[in-house]
Amino acid sequence: MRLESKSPCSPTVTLESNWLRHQTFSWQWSGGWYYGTVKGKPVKVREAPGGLEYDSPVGQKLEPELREYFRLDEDVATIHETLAHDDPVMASLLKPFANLRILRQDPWECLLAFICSQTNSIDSTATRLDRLAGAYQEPVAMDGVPLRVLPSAERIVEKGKPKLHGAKLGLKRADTIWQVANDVVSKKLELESLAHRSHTEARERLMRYPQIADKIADCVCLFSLNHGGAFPIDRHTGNALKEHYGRAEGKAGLRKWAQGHFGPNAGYASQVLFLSDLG
DNA sequence: TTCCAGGTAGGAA
DNA sequence: TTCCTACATGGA
Repeated sequence: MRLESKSPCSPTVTLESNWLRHQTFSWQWSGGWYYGTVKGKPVKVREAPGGLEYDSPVGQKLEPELREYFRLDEDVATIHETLAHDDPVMASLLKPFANLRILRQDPWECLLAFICSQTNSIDSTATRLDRLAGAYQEPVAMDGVPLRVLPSAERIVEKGKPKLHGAKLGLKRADTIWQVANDVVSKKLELESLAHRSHTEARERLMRYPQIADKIADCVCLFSLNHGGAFPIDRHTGNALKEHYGRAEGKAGLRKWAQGHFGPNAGYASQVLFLSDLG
């Protein structure tokens, strides 16, 4: 099945640059397709002229979700033009990533993933998420490719805290997830509604939890809450800002500078800078 | 054993 | 705000 896009979209610009994996940790490359789940439903996707090709056991019903997830209605070309305007450094960095786009993930899954990512390599984060999924879910596969389905907040609360600790995410991480899951279930925290608040309000709400600070909050804002002006500062984006723009501030200063310099689509700039530093 | 990875928190200047 | 230190934790 095909999905048309306003501007070129591919799950992977080239196999090597692989940006999809750096926003979600949760897609697997196999036999020319990316395998994963969207809204808990198995799906495989690959690049197609003018958009995406996909297949799923649930069929065409998944189309609206995929359009949203891959932001197929966002005019990425114009965003790139705006970012590249008067900024030759960014213009050059963007070139290899004409098809990169910021995804619109499920906020709960995104939050789980980035809580697990702190001070961890990308590979080891994926392993942790596999353990988390495996602790709660029967194995799910599509075309024989194992898929990771993360537990809902309800399921985590229902199964109790010891179960969560059993997934070996690290005690502090597990405690944070436990706290957030309970607040989601009791509706003390309404993640989806943070997409309709300002970026500042959304990140501040998330940062009320222990072990969730600027970086994780900004990743969730950017990758799942529609806050395209978020610019997460981590070791890679920090390095890249120093290298390409000669910035010498601390993390807070870098964030402020980047948001001011790149504007409402700073998130796109953060991703190409991140990828440039990753090598 | 040692080092490193898309961090966070707390304290001092 | 910046800088420094301690903490955390599995994999190579």
